[in-house]
Amino acid sequence: MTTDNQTTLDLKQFLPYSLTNIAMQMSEQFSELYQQQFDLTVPQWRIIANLAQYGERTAKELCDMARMDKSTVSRAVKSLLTRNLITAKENPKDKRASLLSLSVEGNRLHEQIVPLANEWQAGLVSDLDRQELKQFISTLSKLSNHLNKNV
Amino acid sequence: MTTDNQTTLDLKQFLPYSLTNIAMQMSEQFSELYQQQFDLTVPQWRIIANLAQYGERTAKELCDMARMDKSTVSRAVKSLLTRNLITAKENPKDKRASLLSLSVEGNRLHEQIVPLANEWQAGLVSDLDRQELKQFISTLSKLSNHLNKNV
DNA sequence: GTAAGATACTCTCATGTGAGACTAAATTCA
DNA sequence: TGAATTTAGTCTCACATGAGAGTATCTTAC
Repeated sequence: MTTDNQTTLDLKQFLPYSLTNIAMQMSEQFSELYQQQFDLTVPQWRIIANLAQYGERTAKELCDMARMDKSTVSRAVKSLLTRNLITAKENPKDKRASLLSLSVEGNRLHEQIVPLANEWQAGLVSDLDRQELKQFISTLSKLSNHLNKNV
Repeated sequence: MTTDNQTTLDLKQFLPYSLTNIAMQMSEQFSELYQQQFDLTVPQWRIIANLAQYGERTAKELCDMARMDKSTVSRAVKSLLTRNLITAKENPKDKRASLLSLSVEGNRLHEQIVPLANEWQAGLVSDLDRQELKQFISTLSKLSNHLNKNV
């Protein structure tokens, strides 16, 4: 555990490396659940999940919340509108930025995915006790705060 | 903390979502360090770091170690060979899979990046005490093991 | 109130990625 | 040994992404 800061780098303990690996693997495995079964891309699912949790938002807000590119969000929103999974209503405060929210159908879809998601995560963390998971998420959030300071 | 498994999903606590966000942000911020200064892409850096830590490997092994696509690795290796940052020698056990390792120049490059990387991570985890970081990495590794079981 | 600048979003274009065909080499099995 | 299968790596193609231009709208400053 004592490392020589000058010449050694242990990738297993280097967070940009190991977090990326694990996050990609998680995302790949979990996304199988909704991609095939519900025909959603990753950005589409992320938008639905955010609208479900936080309610009416603009595209810009979705970009910031889920750290997605504006082009990516624009395309995903377009497709979700076509499929009537979300609705857009004019924003009285800004005509450029319409307010997006889940449609009834979108809500129904979300309600189908949620139990699968919770079940999937329950499996993932089954090796961890409650306290360890809580601690992990708390540390994650500290790291996230730190990263956002430098932005 | 008591969540209704059937209808609610808290994205902040949902790991495929929040880990992906944080990992992407980390990777973006850290990669600025080597992309501009040393003209390396992410896959190129990951290959260099793995060869430095683990020594001589084949392309296939690099794919598995860093969870990269074989095409991505193939292209990155090609470019690193052109720039003489790595060398390839024939593998006596398998003529298809040549053994890749860092060249003197590649090693020199790596030695320049390592202190920057350690410094960067030291900043990142400066809000955490030693024990919390240790615990975090240990949990990460448990999660990683779990994910690999299902593969 | 109007001009200058900023912002939200869409679209186009260049680029990186991953799926899958292909080739060469290794392994398996009869 | 030889035929069939598997594997490592390259290449081609289709696609998703992000950068940047363009448009409409909003904000700021005078």
